[in-house]
Amino acid sequence: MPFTIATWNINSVRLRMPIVERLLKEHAPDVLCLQETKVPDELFPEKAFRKAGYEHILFHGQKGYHGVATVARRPIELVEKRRFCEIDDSRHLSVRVQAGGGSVLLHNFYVPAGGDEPDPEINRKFRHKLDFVHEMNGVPASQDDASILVGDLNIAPQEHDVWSHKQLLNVVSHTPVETEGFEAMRRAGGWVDLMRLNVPAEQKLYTWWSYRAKDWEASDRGRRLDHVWSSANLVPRFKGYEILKAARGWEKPSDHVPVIARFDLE
DNA sequence: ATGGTGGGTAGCCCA
Repeated sequence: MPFTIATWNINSVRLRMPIVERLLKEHAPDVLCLQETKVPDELFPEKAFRKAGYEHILFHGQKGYHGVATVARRPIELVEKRRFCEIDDSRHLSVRVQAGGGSVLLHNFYVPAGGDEPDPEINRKFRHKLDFVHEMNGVPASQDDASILVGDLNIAPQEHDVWSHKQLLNVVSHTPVETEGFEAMRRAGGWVDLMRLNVPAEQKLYTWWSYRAKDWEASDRGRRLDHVWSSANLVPRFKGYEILKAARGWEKPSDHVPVIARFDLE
């Protein structure tokens, strides 16, 4: 029995509860990490998760914006709700979960989108995004602990993580200052990009398709904004993953789709 | 070249 972790930017957990239930029923991940829950903690739909068999629920939410939650079928222990850039946004939650006879430290992140203008001098949201990613250098993969980091990191680091590298070089999410800072942070932290581990660099990978396309599937102008990383010591346990592209076509979809990673940890 | 579509929530913020 593999240990499975799903990550999904849900763009309002309350509005999306029907398709969250569908994911849990059809794929039954052991742990689900949600981003953009857009709900204060006191209004989090705990009952629906319990009813679906996910009785272990931790959240870091706020009213209207951002918000992350980690729910599980097995016990999870709160480690930290970290504050970044000295701003009280709800963008991080780490938990410890028992798996494979040991424990895994699991980070759930929602990195700032960064606004439209890719110039930190005139766009403070872009400045914030760069600063946030830089501050993630303070969240390294532990050398002697099994660590996993998932979430909507809002950056598509490689050429084939976007539908057109050339056309997106000046578009927030794929600018060189973002992708270089992102990859430097990932490597410095000792994190392995599991979604690219066994996939050729020239193969397109997307987890997000804009709401603004007339036909998201036909135009297929996607980006890989959602990520699954682990510490090097977990790589031998990594058994593959799935991008649930079909979820983009579900009723009232999120613009992101779930990614489910499997580990041989039982 | 531009604006396109969503969500939260009260007239705009944000993705």
